[in-house]
Amino acid sequence: MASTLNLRPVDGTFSLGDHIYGVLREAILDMKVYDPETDLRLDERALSDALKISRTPVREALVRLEQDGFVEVRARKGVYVLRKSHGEIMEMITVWAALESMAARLATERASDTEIASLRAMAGRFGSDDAKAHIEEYSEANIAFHQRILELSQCTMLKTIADGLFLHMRAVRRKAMAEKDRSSRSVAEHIGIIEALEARDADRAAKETREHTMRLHDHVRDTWIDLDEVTKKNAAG
Amino acid sequence: MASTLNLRPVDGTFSLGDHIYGVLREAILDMKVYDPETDLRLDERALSDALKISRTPVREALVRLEQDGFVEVRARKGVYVLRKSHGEIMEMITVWAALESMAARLATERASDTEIASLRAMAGRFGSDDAKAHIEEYSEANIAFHQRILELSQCTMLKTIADGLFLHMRAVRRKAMAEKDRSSRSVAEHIGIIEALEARDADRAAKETREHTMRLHDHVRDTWIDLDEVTKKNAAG
DNA sequence: GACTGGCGTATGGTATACCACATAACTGAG
DNA sequence: CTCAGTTATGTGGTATACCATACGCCAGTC
Repeated sequence: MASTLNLRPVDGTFSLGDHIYGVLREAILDMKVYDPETDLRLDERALSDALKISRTPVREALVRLEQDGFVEVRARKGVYVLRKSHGEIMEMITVWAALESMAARLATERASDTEIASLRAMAGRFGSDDAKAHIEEYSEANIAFHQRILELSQCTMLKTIADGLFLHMRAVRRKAMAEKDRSSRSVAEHIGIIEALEARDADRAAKETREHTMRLHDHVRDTWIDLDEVTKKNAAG
Repeated sequence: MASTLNLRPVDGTFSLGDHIYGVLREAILDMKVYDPETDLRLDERALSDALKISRTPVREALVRLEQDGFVEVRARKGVYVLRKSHGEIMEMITVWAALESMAARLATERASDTEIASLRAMAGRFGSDDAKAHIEEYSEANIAFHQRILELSQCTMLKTIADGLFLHMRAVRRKAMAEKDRSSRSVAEHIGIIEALEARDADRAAKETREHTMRLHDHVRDTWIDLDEVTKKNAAG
């Protein structure tokens, strides 16, 4: 027809279920999950009513969220947003370390000099003083740095799994990253990782990356305010 | 009523959806997915009819299977069992190597001498000759060995994710493990891993484990008969 | 004979009604 | 007042009907 009429390829994959999944996940991630006063219960009918749709797509989204580990569906009891226990958070960080360590190793073989150089730009954006001043901003840049390493591995699955973990850690970060002296040390360690990558030293890059993340692991382990009791209390109800 | 009638404590978590999920997953794993003549299409209504249930629990199972990466649901087209591409298989093995390498590292700190000794029993069950004779049996023992290492890490998430990968690799193994000379070398490498664990040498255990799995990676990379073309052809239809 | 357009059919997506069980609220006997 | 038994209500689970789109089929046209 009219050659001037070139339109959208039409997103044929759209569905309410997909949309609600994203909406609900964001909503859950924005919840103050670790606030003892937060009501962790979700109501299928209330949700479908609020969203002006039927229960079916809502339930589809909930099934997916359950598999992602965000909620728990208890038959004829209710749907509950899950808190991560201390142990689960430790394990998530451990897996993250495993994945990113491998990613760094692969990056030494697969990433271009230009790409590695871009990492330096990301890490250097904040001096230690700036980091102290803008914790939240630093936290974002920090995550971006780690995600970039995952990307440079050119292994999609490594990054995909890690991204899932990062989502779960979003709420955790607010608590754990609030320490001031960690950020400056973190920046220094990032530089170390970059130097290993630049040297194309696979073993060293893997080691530095792993130890960097495992230091966060140990830090959280030592400073985490245990909410397991609260979790149990709520789970029992 | 009749005191002779004491039955199941009633699994309160039972649901058709859960059950169908397991049934369908097993059925998919038993399919000859890589046989070009296999019909990869699933029919919601045919399934629900065959299982004598409604579409609802079937759809719930399909949603979960889609998130697991076993099937793809295309709106108003159909549900299709997915073939793993060459690249995806490479990535799965890479992630596996990353996870198990970390698991071996943790095992050097967390596993008891007795537990590590049990590994030696598992690995020694088959001499190299036996291995050649009973490929299938060896393959099972091989997987069990690797799963045991994951367990000894005492990191549930490492094992959970790895188990998911193993499921996807089940069909692949039939093709890749059919090489004879691999099994004897594999047994030798297992011994090497065990010795590193016994020596409580974290770095060495991690390295041996990673390199062992990455050798499978390289082997599959070099010998895999590429079915990507077939996959594309089917995906287009 | 090739092509266009309508129409029927198949499919996944959604809405809705109903079910079984869990739990709270209520009732009435003691 | 206490507590067993009953009823009412809320929840997720399931069944079913209907919808919109994708796609093949076929008649009709040129």
